Amino acid sequence: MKSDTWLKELRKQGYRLTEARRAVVETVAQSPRALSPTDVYNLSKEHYPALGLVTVYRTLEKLEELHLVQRVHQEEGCNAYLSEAEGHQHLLICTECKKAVYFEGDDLGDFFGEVGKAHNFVVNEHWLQLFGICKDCKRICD
Amino acid sequence: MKSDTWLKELRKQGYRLTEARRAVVETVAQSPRALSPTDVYNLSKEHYPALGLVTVYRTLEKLEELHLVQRVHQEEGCNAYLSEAEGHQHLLICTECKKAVYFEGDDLGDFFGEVGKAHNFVVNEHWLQLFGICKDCKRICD
DNA sequence: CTCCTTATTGAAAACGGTTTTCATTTAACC
DNA sequence: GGTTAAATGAAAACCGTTTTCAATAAGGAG
Ligand SMILES: [Mn+2]
Ligand SMILES: [Mn+2]
Ligand SMILES: [Zn+2]
Ligand SMILES: [Zn+2]
Repeated sequence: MKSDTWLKELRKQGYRLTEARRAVVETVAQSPRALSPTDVYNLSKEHYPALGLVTVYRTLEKLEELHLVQRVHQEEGCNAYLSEAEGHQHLLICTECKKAVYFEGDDLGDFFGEVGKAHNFVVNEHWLQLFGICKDCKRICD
Repeated sequence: MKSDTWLKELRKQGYRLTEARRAVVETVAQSPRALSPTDVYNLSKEHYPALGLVTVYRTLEKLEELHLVQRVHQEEGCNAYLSEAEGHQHLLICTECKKAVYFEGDDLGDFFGEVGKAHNFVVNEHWLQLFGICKDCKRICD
């Protein structure tokens, strides 16, 4: 279970394992789509009603520091968090149901270097994200 | 001058040309980097001190509707506006001085289609941005 | 040029998401 | 079980953005 790994990692960093943290970690770790702090709050509250929104913010902050989640930018907003992929990967997001999947873009580094050279830049980071309609949503639309 | 084109376009859409609008348009049209509403406000105020921040927001909104500016997402924030390129282009941004230049990425469409196919998605939009250090900033660092 | 109409403006208030403060709780260690 | 400091949630503060509204001025008509 991914959430167990995350909890173990938090513990390893010296953080305490509380009910509130377990609830937040559980919610985010198993979500197929990026969640806003409020999303996380509402979903987690079902398993731990005493949860406070502040704790959601604080927990997401720690998970991001540990590179267990990443912030995802979308048209509708730039404050949603998603379980991070291992290694260097990029996102493909369904604009209908918001499901997110990772893919590798190994071949692109050279192209980006060329672009940089052409403009006298040293390129050392890139953001790439694809948007589309997933199979499930496609079926529903038709 | 780019700002004249923008003013003409605004007029064509039936909007009135005011001192406040001229100041905002002037600032954004000639900026080499994306500017936040507050940036635009502070810079424009020098040419038109009576300017209100609200008008900056309202003018940027209109410029975006007319596709004269585009919103730029960066690590430091997602609410900066930049003169939009004609046609489909992508951004290369200097993380030091924030200077932004556009480049074309024609070759990529096929690759993105393949990625989609592999994950049962129909890809119909992509977001690509490169970050690096521009020649000028490179010189200063060394 | 002068008059009218109404789009536009800036100040102030409202708003909403995020952060800070602080007294209370509780996880972890002995 | 007792101790201690990290963690919590409620409430207040904060801050970027939007709404409200009375005053202003752009631009068309005469
Ligand atoms: Mn890559
Ligand atoms: Mn492209
Ligand atoms: Zn979908
Ligand atoms: Zn630079």
